Amino acid sequence: MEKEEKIAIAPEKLEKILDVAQKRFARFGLAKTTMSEIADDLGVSKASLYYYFPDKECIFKKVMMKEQLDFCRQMKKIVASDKNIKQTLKDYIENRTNYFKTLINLGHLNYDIFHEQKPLYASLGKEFYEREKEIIKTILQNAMERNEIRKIDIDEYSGFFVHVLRTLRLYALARKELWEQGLMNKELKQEYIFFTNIFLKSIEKI
Amino acid sequence: MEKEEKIAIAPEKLEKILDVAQKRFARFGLAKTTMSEIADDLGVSKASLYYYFPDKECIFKKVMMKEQLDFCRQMKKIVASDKNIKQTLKDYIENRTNYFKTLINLGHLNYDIFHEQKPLYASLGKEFYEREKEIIKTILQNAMERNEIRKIDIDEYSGFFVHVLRTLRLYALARKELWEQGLMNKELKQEYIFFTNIFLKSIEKI
DNA sequence: ATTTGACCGATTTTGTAAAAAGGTCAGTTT
DNA sequence: AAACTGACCTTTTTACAAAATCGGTCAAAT
Repeated sequence: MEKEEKIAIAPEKLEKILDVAQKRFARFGLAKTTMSEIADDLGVSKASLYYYFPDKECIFKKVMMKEQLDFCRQMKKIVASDKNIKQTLKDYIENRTNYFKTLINLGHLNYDIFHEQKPLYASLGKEFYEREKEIIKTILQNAMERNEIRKIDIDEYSGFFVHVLRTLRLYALARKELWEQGLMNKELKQEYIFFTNIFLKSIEKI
Repeated sequence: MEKEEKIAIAPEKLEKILDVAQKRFARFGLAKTTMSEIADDLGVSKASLYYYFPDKECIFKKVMMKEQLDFCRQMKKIVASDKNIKQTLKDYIENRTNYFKTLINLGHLNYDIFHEQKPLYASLGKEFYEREKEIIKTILQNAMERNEIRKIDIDEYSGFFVHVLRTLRLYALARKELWEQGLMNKELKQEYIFFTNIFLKSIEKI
């Protein structure tokens, strides 16, 4: 059974809380963000937060879910645009890098998994991986039905595609020289494009 | 100018020192290995080590260089075996995973780069990357001369191939559950094979 | 139903003294 | 002279306790 809010909560109030928390988490991470700070930002007492949420992790989880949903909604638009697979994947990786700039917590998830081996991070990471994999799966499924690509194990290929995107991003995140100079996203995007081209070539109709 | 030994040193003595240091570094890493321990293992005083080496990093560097050379010598054998590119790359990734089990320091280099951002690690990592890239370059060059693959930018492709191998390995190293159970190498090898197949398909003659 | 200040146990932070580290050198051994 | 060492110096790491802070609870107030 998942942890949820303790009681019913007005949507606009929930949104305000998650909004404030999102900014704090983005800047300082889960560990270095305190409940008092979130409460202060909202202009309420810490105890009030515990009236709505059972613990800090629950708020963090909700923030992450929100970012995940935002991300997936955006990406599903690309799938729905119904272009050929080459253009769809290009659009996908273009938007993926751009959107991670906004959704900082989601973008740093892999990095957090790596540096602190909290089960919470691991489970969030795994869930996000599965979601993204499903989207890529749809893209490949569509392409296969249209005879744009050869017959492949879609589950295997989509899983590997997402996996490589993640590993490339993790590695790029580590090179702080690039990260601080803002060059990271540019380099990472090039790597994405290169990999996508290889990937496409390997599944294209012979 | 590179730091070297202070004075000429008998080869068998140098080898013994590096041998002892290699074992310590492999078990405890650079930071948690002390000069006194290395000296004790050798049955000499700490000051004796400083008679031959200017500092600890220099010993570590030499150990890493030795492992790099061992690795490259082994891998170059595969290139020299002169099989078709498909078999050569398969042999390469097979031996790569296996050989990292022996050369523990080299195998953990990427991991160390990630967790401590020491310039020493970064430079060692970059050098190793360049070396490995050169080997893959040779493989691709041979294949192209034999008309086994289509015309590609060999420098770009070999660089990316090595880059992906590294990122996949880094990620696998992080999942300690697998690492501790010894399943890591098995899973990683599968990822390598999958990627190599994609890679090969993308450069094969049409 | 909602909010809060006071409060609790556990964790983190901080300050610091002792220990151990890297590294040097005058001098001894071979 | 080349090889080696114990004593020594400076910096870093460790160990540990006091203080502060944090996550979380609850009776009382609104």
